[in-house]
Amino acid sequence: MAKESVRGSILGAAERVVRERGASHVTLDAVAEAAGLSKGGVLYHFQTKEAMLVALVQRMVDTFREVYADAQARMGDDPARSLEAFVEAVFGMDESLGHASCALLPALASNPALLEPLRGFYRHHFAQLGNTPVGWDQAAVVTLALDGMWLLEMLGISPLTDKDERRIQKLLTRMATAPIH
Amino acid sequence: MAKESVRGSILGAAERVVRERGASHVTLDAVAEAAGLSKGGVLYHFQTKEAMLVALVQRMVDTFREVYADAQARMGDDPARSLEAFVEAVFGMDESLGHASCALLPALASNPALLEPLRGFYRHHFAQLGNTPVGWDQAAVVTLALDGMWLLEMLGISPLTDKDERRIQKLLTRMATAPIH
DNA sequence: TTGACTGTACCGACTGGACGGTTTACCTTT
DNA sequence: AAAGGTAAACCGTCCAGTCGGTACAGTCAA
Repeated sequence: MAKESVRGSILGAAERVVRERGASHVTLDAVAEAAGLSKGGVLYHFQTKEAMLVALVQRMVDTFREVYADAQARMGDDPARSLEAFVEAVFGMDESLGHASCALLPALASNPALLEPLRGFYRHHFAQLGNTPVGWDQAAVVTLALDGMWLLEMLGISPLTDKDERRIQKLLTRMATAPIH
Repeated sequence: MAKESVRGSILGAAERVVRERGASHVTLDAVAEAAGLSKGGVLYHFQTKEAMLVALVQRMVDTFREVYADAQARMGDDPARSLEAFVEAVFGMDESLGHASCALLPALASNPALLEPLRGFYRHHFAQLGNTPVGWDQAAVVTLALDGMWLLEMLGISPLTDKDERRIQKLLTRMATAPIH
């Protein structure tokens, strides 16, 4: 197997471990076992556990960026519709991206500095909110609501059903499209 | 010192450790040192580390409930204004409650099941959103935006300035008061 | 009032297990 | 045979929890 794909499969194994056993069980041994490797094999591809976690967070951010870019493309790359695309991207996160999200947890637990790629994403995103047709404040509220939904889901404390989420999506899409008054 | 206040001071010490050194440094020894006790002393008051973390989460939820109840009282305990009170409560969280929030992190890291008190709070809160004058959907968006803000802050990835937050508070208060259309 | 006894609060050495990382040896593939 | 990749034993550290002990305040019978 090519080097890159082994690294990818290790990251996938790490995600599985988080989901199935919790962030605190993400040890080199557990990840290795889930990846069908020994610890030595994992450490061959990532020099340290921390490096693995950084890669995990980075991959999550990259994946979301792609989903977001796709959604924007479907809207003709119209900057005025980028917030709408953002809503669609968050709700359109398929299983795999939802799974990737939990990559945050072990990183957060072991060293919050590892969330830097995510911080970068947010800085950039919030800095652009002024360019939407709905004004910065409203765009910020839409974004924060999406984050709230996503984070509650990730932390496993969200009481929302699928139906709830669909209703929320509708309202957020509306708020992402036209100013309220 | 009365037993209860020793327990309280241990929890306070634990919060300090989270804030100053990070969730992964919340060990019994570290908490004991911060509380001016030995590990044995801490374990005398909390049989296990997990019990301590549960108490920490519980205390945070209780504290927020009080702040929320106060805000409601200031609005004449009018059910129609409970969402408005919720907004005010979240923005009005003083330092001490903000500090308490980070209690989530070590619990999350060691065992997500410890967040149960928080889950209970959310279940209850979302179940009540239908009773607001702005409709369930809009109330949910307001709540989620507050959660997003709070969680991003807690995870240390919020790019919002105080000024940003004030603008957001204004809009959320409006959305908590009257329906948009 | 004094000495035996009890319960509360706490200390600190120690244990056993988990985990990150190292080392070394082995096996393919080229 | 050299290089890439993997396995497995091993090491040192960290940490939750245990346990034997101390200090001290009350209680109570003689």
